[in-house]
Amino acid sequence: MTKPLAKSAISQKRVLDAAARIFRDYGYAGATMRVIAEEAGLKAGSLYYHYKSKDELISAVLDLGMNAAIEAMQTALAALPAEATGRQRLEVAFRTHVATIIANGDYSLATSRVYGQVPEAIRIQHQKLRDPYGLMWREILTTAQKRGEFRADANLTLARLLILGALNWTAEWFKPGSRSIDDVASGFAAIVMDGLAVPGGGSSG
Amino acid sequence: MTKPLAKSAISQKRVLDAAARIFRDYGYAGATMRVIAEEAGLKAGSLYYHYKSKDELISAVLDLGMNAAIEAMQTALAALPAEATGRQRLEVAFRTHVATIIANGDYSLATSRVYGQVPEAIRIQHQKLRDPYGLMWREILTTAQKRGEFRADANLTLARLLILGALNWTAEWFKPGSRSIDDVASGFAAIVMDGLAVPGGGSSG
DNA sequence: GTCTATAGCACGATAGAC
DNA sequence: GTCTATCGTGCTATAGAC
Repeated sequence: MTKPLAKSAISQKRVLDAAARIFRDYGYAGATMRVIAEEAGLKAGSLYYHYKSKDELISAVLDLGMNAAIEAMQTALAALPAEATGRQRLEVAFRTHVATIIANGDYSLATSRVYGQVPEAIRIQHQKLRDPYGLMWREILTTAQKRGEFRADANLTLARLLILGALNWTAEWFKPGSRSIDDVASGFAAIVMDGLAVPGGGSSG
Repeated sequence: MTKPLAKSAISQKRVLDAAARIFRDYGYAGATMRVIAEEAGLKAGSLYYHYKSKDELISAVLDLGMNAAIEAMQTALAALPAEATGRQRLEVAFRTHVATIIANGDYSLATSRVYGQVPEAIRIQHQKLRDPYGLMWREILTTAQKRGEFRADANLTLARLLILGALNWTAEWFKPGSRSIDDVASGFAAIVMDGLAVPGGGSSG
């Protein structure tokens, strides 16, 4: 659903990309308008033509990453056949989440690093975007459990927190080249679905 | 192994605790010496009696959290009987890691949030402490696999990254009161060991 | 749409009194 | 061991030329 940018929006996107990289590396307070401008090939005063304050700029960075994740996940899940199993849906969700995080790596890392440090009003506003994303994950897990594909006694809230913690951290360590995104996603899915232990190899309580 | 502090070290610890909270909330650059001093009940100039620069202060915050984790893990693993299974060792490691993270919550959150933003020299120095901690986890996993307790085809590097990502994120969402630390640790361990899926319920490739 | 220049303020760190 | 006072620097944001 990415549509071509109007000419007037191109330099705005260049400013946003630069801001994501600088916020990622220096944090919210440490990222200065001068350095962001330099990264975008501009002078500091010129930034204020595109964004009227530093807070508006960080808000835009936070929202872009989250919106990309929501959109990619909706598209990927909608493309699945109706008869897809819970395992298949979870695998697609893993793959889509990791792929989005890596594709928007500057934004993902900027978000996870500065989220706890931005002014509270900005964080509250951004949280409204996050909540529906968490609900999509919750829905995948509960549906699979209701269908009898997942253990009836599995704690799905803990499962969701484990999954999102593990997946979001990939932004910090994944380096393209050695392992592919699909390898990571399916390796993670295998562990979360089937576990590390040899089946039937001991007591599980 | 926590020994009583010398009188002269008490105010130093008070400064360090204050710094952890302020770095956690405002990031590396956003945490000012004036605000840290106020949190510690001092004036800005007085901080420099205890730490000779802001960089020395953030280094101390980073190192304290990591050293606490290493020490707690060594103690917990050493207390296990020699015949402990891989499952038991992994459960103890989960519980110890989460407990340490929550007990030192200010330091844990400060570390995970500012780590990517401190000057490179500080990060490189601190990384030397982190590496042996990762090795302890690697050892637990590979031993269990060699003994035949874990699947022979499990990717243990991915397993370690999944586990540490999930466990470290607990610092962001865990709130004492509703769920206990042990519930979280054993719930996570159950998923990682046995998986979410009903055993024998479908193809796993 | 980008520039230069600068107002007004806060920063890290130091000096020296007590 | 903590204070006050201050130096030199760098910050966000604005004004107005081009």
